[in-house]
Amino acid sequence: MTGRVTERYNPRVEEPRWQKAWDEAKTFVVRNDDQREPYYVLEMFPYPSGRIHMGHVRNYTMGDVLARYMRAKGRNVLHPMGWDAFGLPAENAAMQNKVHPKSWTYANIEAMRKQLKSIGLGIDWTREFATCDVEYYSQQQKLFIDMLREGLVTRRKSKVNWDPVDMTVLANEQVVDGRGWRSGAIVEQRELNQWAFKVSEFAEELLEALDTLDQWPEKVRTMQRNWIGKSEGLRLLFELSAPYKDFTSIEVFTTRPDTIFGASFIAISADHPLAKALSDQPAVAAFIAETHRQGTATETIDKAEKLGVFTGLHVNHPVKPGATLPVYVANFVLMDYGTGAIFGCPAHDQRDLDFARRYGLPVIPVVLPEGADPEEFEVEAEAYTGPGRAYHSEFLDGLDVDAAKKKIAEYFAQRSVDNRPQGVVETNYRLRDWGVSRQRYWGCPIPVIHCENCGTVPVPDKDLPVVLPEDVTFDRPGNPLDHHPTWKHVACPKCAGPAMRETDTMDTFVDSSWYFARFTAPHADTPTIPGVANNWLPVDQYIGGVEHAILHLLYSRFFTRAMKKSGHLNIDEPFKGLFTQGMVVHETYKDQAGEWLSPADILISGGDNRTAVHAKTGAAVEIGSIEKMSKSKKNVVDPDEIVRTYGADTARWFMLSDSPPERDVQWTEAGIEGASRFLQRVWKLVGDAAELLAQPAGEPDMSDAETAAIRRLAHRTVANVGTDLEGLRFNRAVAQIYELANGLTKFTATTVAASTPGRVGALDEGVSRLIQLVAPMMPHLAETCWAALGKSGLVVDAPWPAVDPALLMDSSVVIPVQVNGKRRGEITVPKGSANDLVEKEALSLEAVARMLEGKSPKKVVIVPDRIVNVVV
RNA sequence: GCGGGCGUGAUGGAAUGGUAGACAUACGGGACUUAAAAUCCCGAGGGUGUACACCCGUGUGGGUUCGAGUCCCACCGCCCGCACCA
Repeated sequence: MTGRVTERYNPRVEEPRWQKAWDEAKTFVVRNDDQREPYYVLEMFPYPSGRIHMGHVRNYTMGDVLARYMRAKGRNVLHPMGWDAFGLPAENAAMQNKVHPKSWTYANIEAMRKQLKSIGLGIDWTREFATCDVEYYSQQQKLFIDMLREGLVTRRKSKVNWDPVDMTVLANEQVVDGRGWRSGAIVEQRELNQWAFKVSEFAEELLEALDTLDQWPEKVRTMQRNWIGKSEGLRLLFELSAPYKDFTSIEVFTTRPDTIFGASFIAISADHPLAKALSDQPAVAAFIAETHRQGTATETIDKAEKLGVFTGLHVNHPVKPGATLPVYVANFVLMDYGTGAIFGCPAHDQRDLDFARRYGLPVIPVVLPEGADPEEFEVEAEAYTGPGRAYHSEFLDGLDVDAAKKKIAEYFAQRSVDNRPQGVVETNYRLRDWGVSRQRYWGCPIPVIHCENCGTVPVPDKDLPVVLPEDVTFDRPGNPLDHHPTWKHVACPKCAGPAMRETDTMDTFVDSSWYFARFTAPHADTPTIPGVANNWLPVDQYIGGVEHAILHLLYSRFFTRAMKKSGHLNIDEPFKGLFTQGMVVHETYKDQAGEWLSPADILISGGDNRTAVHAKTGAAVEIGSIEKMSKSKKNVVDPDEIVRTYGADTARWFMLSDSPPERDVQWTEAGIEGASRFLQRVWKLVGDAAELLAQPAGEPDMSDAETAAIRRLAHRTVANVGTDLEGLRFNRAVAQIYELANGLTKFTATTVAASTPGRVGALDEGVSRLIQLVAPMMPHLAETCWAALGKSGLVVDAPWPAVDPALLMDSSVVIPVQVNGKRRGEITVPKGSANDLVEKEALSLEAVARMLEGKSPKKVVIVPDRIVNVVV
């Protein structure tokens, strides 16, 4: 259908039409046995809250552009979608609205799938699943049992973070500033029987492999490194001067054994067994109680003072015979790191110094900074933690910190206390095992049965899956599974005696720790088909929010290793490339009463001094700060509304323009209008071009300057947009496309004025390339344009256009000429001109001659084809 | 406190150590129109000047270099993450 296109492009008609066409052609259905090189692009799957938001649009558009581009480049592209569908909100909805979590969740999925489809994502929907599908979580139960068999899961009584509002356990990663990450309630400590994945067994591996993830943001790798928190040091025994109850020694962990000669006290945690034993002393008991109260109530830890209480006990100084050190219970020593006890060296640790100053303990410097005078050097208010040489340290004197650490470790290894070596070199990690038991209904049941005779028994394969019962009630707090009258009562698989099902379900982070692998064979009756999974994985490009930098990504990295160990995968890292995209932000608005107002309710006027009024009342509105879109601040823009008004392509284009993808993008009315204008401009350009293309086309005539220029521009743009898309630099790709569109618009006008077959040929080439470049980002518009240009097939199936390298190079170059580093003019010379010719040309410039004032230049720097710098 | 990142026109932002401000938005002027919208064309970092042109300019101050937004040092400011981790 070539010919005059006069009407405005109408996305409401075109978008559903092309979505249907792709659907019917099964365009995005991908086969595992396809022989082309695989490419796996994945965006973090959504929680089915009920509606998509602009953040989703941005996230999934980015992935879609990459997927469509890679497809055009000839790769077999896997681009699936699923639902992270278990979790508390469904239970909360059940309690508030008397609706079953299952029907609530699946209704939400239904609604959101429709929304996602409306933005034209090239998804293989045949692979869709929700983590709450029995088909999915039953495989997860198999994984759990396999991991149990491999010794990667344990059950132990442990101190847990208890969220008193959500009535469930939280992982350390889910406690933020002492509060539950969802409820915001202050977290309590409780002792419970817990299932835990042994993440810490992989601590070293997880740390070291970070170095191989060179396509991850440095920021995320650093965060994970810090979270794993490796520190190398010494476990050191201090002998009590006199035994106390069962205690004869105190074991500490230190990374600075080289400062042992500067030790002036021992401090133990309020949770240390010795502290508990000492709590028959009223002062100690009171202090422990106070510390516990502070521990959870204080949010600003750095303001908390270093406090302690003397226990009356002393230890023998390990390197100063006859000397002793006092033992304190102190509030700044943590039980769950190291051994729960430290030795204090105030001169070289700030916390120890604060503590020593408060309690009048000695401050003995034992590390001398380079160049400092040993007679003069003193520690006043600040501890010295830098490098230097040991002094006041007898046999360590003169050694640097590292050498002193080594020597003192050897020294303590030779000595013994309590019939064991006094010092043992040890590596400590901050990373803990991952407690996954949750006392909730809407999660994957842990497939284990508790029998009084046989202990914990895994559910046998033939009895899997353990399916969630549907007849549960939510009328009282706690775990509905536990309240269910019959579900938990079963016969022991081993002895057939009466037994109880585990009623805890798994943390929902388990569900998202392996879904990327499941997408490779989503309906297999094993968790994965290893051959298939190994072919697709690792995910080539994973895209999502940085808020998952630790939790989800670390757990997935652990799971990948666990699945390798249990034979479900044979790769080490799940995500080869990681991209963390920025948020979608929007201005906020408040009325005079201080109430938040939605952008839809206000009118904005003025250019530089923008003012806002209420759309209905006309009352003045205050324009506030730019914030992440959130319901509470009402600064949200509904994707449905945008798709209805402007179409999906416009929304997609705007999300990709302007802001670099890793940064926040500000949603503005002007921005979406601008995107919409460009879409119509492309449509108009195609209409004008299509009319010209009805005339006979010929070989482009490169001797025509304008023809040559437009062809160069088109080929250069194809090359640049390709590299930009591969690097996810969408904003740059957009800018390049604007330039090509601007160039083609002008060229079309001149071709209308003076049409030749050669120009028509060049126009055809340029416009069809433009449409192909636009296609990954505005796929619907591109299809309509492709058809209007009379091209056959769908543009989505057209291979990425080839670039003629000869057209990337100009025959002549414009070289700027600087004098003393300041640009004074430019010369145009044939590409690759010899330096002496370039120098002659440059020096003959009038501006250069004027600066030289008749003198000859000191030096002329010539970078071939780039720049000339004349030094006077 | 520790770690990471960032600072460029009115705004979002471009710029392998090589013409700073591409591209877009907002703005101003013009064309078209009875008018408006839409569309198209032109202008635009600051300053001096009639013009050719010149001076200043990427948070601040130094340095390396023929040449620095980019590299190095120090400082200021903002953002993010972790945080009594011994």
